[in-house]
Amino acid sequence: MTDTSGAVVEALPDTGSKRRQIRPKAERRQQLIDATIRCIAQHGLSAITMQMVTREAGLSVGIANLHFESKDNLLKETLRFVAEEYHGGQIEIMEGEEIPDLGERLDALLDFQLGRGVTQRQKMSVWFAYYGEAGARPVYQKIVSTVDRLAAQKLEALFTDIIREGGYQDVDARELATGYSALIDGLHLGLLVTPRELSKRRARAVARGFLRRAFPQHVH
Amino acid sequence: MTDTSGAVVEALPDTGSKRRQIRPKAERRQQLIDATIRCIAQHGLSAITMQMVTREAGLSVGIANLHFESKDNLLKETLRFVAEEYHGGQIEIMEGEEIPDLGERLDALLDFQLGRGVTQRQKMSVWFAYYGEAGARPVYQKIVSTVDRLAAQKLEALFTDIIREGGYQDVDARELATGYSALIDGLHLGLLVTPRELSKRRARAVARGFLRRAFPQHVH
DNA sequence: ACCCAGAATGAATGAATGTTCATTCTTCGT
DNA sequence: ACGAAGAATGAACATTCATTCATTCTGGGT
Repeated sequence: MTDTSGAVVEALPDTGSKRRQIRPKAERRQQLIDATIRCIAQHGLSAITMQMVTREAGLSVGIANLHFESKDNLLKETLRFVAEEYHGGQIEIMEGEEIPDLGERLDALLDFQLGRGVTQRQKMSVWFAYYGEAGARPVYQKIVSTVDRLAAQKLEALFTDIIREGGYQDVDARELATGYSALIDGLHLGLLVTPRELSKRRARAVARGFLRRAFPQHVH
Repeated sequence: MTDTSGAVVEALPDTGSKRRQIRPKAERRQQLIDATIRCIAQHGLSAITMQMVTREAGLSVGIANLHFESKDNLLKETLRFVAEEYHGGQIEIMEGEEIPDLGERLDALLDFQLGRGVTQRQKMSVWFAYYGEAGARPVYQKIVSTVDRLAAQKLEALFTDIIREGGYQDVDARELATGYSALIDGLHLGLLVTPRELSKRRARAVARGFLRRAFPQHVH
């Protein structure tokens, strides 16, 4: 979606120097959000500093308060961006008309959720840093709930279709959707906190196992 | 295990006043850890302050550095306490000779993990606050990994027994154990961040559903 | 009754951080 | 070529926080 990789240096060489660059507001905002993501991943949400973020972005300290009105707001907007990126990607796949086969669509979803993009330590760190604070900060809770609810609905709909197609008995789409979401969250947590014990490969196997037991005709 | 409930006031009325009380080191340490847990739950790990904690404990600011050498250390010890309390409880149940029936032991485990004690917002908040910082702080990662590994081994052993007893085919104890742990973590997360969408009752149903599909003869 | 080891206190200190704003610099339209 | 709109800067300020330590107080042992 957006460039979140390294690069403290200016994108356009221009003179290659430290000459002051004027760019539109939207671009600077994204630049600062990207820098915030990298800083949170590296130093944690509780150690983050405006100096840190602006230095990482290669900009001056004043600029953060120019484009975001405060540190709190920058952090809030960063969460919103990460949440929407993650859930947006999921939803795109689940709605995906371009993958007619439901089993394949499940596979694509799983690949997205435990694949390269999302599973990058950077993104996971940010994700859980905010989760950790959500208990004490209603603002974060609200942002996450909002996107979460939509994704949950789409997942339930997909599962309902699969259940109908497979004629599975005694399974509740809602319960399965909740379980699958929780499982994925838990696996992300494992990948983040105990990467030694849980490899990405094994995380995928675990998630696929869950789906296989629920929808044996559709998975593997 | 230990009293983590409210009570800013002194436990022993004595004079009921603000008279200075001298207590053994171990007791003060626990008192401070309990206060830290309450503060993290209420204000979040990134907003926590030594003044906050000591006030919550009904003590002076200097005392925290007397019994723990620094704020960092207090936070570290608090995590250690919470981690050991949680995993200790789990392990006790899983080893539990007092519950010979394996299906019942599973039930007891589930009740502990999603029951009153653990699911209290307080404990969950603390738990995930630390998880959130674990990406950036190796110390936290190590504490959690250590207790986690032991619990994972016990769970795998329990599942192995159940698989043997039930003669289940095509199931891998290790994979199931990883999945179940992740599921429980994910459900805790859901209870914390989106309590509106996920009730404790439903979380239990979801977890039981997972176990039922894996071990149909043992659960429900 | 007295004493003192060490537990507890909290004002003081210095370092760190978020935010402001007067000033400088770019760019673009004319 | 020029001027104005507004983007960018960073030194300065006020605040907040962790940590220290000189001092006070307590309670058990003698």
